[in-house]
Amino acid sequence: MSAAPKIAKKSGSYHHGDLKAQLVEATRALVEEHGPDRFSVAQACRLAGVSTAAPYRHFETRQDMLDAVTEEGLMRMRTRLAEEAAKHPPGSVEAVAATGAAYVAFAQEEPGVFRLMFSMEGEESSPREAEMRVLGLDCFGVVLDQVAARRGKDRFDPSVLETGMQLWTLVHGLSFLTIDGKFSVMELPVDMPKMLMSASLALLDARPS
Amino acid sequence: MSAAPKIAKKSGSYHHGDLKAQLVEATRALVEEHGPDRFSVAQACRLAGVSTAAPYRHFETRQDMLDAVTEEGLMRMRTRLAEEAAKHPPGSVEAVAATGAAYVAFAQEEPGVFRLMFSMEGEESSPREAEMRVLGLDCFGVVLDQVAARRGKDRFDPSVLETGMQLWTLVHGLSFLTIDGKFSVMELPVDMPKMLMSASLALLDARPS
DNA sequence: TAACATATGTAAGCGATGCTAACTTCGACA
DNA sequence: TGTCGAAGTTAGCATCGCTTACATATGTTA
Repeated sequence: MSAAPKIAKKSGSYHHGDLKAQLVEATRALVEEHGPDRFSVAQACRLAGVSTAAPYRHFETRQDMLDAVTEEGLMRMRTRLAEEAAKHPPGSVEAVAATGAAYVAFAQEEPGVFRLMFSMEGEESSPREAEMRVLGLDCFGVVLDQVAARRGKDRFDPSVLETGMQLWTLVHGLSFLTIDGKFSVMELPVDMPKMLMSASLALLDARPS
Repeated sequence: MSAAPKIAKKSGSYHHGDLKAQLVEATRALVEEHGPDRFSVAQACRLAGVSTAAPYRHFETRQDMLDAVTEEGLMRMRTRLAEEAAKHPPGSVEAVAATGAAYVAFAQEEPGVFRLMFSMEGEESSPREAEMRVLGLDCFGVVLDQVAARRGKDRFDPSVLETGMQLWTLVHGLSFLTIDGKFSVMELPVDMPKMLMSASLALLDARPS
């Protein structure tokens, strides 16, 4: 990996074919390689083979570049969760567990992007922020629909919402603890799929409070 | 902000009373104010009223300063969890829920430090790293002992371990989703204590797989 | 009390960063 | 063909993390 995949521009040409897309891809790769906070615009420029001023024709700030990667990641996660859930009967424990497993798998495969997606400290309430909120809600909706199907209730039923949030919370914590290596601390090998399955079952079928 | 709490040194004296401790405190304050990744050594120096080179008599790198804050945070969390658990009968749902609530409360009160504590990307396996691992395990041990007491089993029993990890995972996810503002997305007010309690109960008393 | 060793501070400077301003190149369209 | 705007460039600012060389205060020893 050492060899960062240099993204070539059309050789010799002054103007770049599709610099914006290539910068987003470079940003994604660097976020994955060094983590969101260590990402630098200058490195992305080197990857794309342009000067350090070039990105500012396409993005207002460094944060804008990161936001683009965040958005793309959220969209990928949304489709992935939906695909995984669709492989099993609606409302089944298998469907819920598979969705959760896909969530964790995403975090494991792309920890940098995952971290980026779920740690926006700036609450700017920009239109961009709104877009991302919607994308996040779409992801949550996949789980919510499963719970609703199992209970035979509405998607916005309070008990459905509570259980949905418990499930989301669980896989979210599982994702972070996994990518931060907190589980490797213990010697005993933990069977994560099994743990996820049993927890999903316990939460899904808990007697209502 | 403006008025960041300037930490005065003994006025007029060349030598600083206890610069190391004051730098740690300044680091903690800045991490809390701007987030771990936006912390800068120079700002901490300004807060403590010394030159930008002074910290390097006490810390090797910027990361060392952050590590000091991390360690102090882990110790504070450990005692806090233990205190909270001790207020209820060992192995009771109340004890488990109270411990979890304390975990989330810490995250809410000090999101910067909390984020710092649980996102060490560098796996250096330094002696420092080992210390922090132990501190983290101590925190987990508080929960583990509660589950063990409830089940009347050993702390290292596999089923105890699995449930303990599920509980930890849940509150960890709850903490992150809370400080990242993902819950405020929905209009419906979520009763977090109740949700935490019911989830703890469901996981604690789930029929063994 | 004098002098030295040590701990702890300062000043100056290196390379890299995010970002801006002013200039240059190139392609699209009249 | 001529011109205009989009999309690059170079040059430069302020700040950053960190290092090196030097200055000052303090405690121990004689």
